[in-house]
Amino acid sequence: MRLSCISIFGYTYAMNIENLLKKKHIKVTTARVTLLKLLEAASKPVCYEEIKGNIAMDKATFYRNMITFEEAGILNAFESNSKMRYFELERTPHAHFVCTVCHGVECIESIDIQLPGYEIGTIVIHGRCRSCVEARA
Amino acid sequence: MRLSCISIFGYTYAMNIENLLKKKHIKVTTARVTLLKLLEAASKPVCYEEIKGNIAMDKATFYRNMITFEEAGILNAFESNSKMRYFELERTPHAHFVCTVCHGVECIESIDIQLPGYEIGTIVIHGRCRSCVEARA
DNA sequence: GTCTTAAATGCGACTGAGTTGCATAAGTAT
DNA sequence: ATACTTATGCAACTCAGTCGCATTTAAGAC
Ligand SMILES: [Mn+2]
Ligand SMILES: [Mn+2]
Ligand SMILES: [Zn+2]
Ligand SMILES: [Zn+2]
Repeated sequence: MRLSCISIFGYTYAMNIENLLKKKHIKVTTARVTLLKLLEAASKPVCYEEIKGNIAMDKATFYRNMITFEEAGILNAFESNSKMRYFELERTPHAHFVCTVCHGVECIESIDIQLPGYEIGTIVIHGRCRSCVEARA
Repeated sequence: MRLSCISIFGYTYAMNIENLLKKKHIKVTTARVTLLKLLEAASKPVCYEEIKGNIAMDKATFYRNMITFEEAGILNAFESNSKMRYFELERTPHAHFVCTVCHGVECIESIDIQLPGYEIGTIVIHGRCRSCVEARA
């Protein structure tokens, strides 16, 4: 069941999803491999609604595995103002922008927030994205 | 029905809630006056759950008026990761911190985010607040 | 003040993303 | 292969927020 080389969480080369899961002591199942391949292929965070057409599992399985991955530090999650939860593979900390017009989600690497004494987890910025601002200019 | 002087949205002195609503062409009702007094007294954003014990109106009335106020630019709203919506009177733009441990909400004035081309609305930072970080230090 | 009209309210039913209980299926270890 | 443990599918459930509709209330005209 060798699948593809991924580069997440320090397992940078010659490491496949199966080994990643084994290293984390998480049972290797087809649902989990499917989900990790999908998250690997995505360039931005995804929510259940967006991908349910591409996966054959029940939504309970999807969400339970998202929780498992989150607890294992394999992925990060946040929720948009539309009450939907977005997931992406763990990588260097960064903010996310959620457009209130087109509902698109983008990763924002360019900002760096410091809050002495606090421990920052996720940062979500809502507003109008570049293309929606231009469209209405 | 003169109530109290508030200082929001440019109506800085000798302006009461009744006049604010009239200026915005919003009908003056007891529910709306109650809500604005309550929001004025609060030092941080509030959600329905927190204040339902202090107000005599139905939750539908609460939420419908929050939408009315939002559309009139009288207040700002955002939602925390616990899927609850928080409201506060409109004032100079600032971020909000939501603690993942104690679920407390704080206004953060000290950060200034720029994203050229984007139009920023609300910023929500999740993580562990100062006291929760200290408690586990 | 009374009348008229449009908008606000209360109530209960509804929505929908996410969760949970449980019987069954699929991994894993020996 | 067998035994044991964990994951999955399904259906039922949760619960913050929304909606439809009958009734009440505000605001403006007279
Ligand atoms: Mn991202
Ligand atoms: Mn604030
Ligand atoms: Zn957009
Ligand atoms: Zn805290």
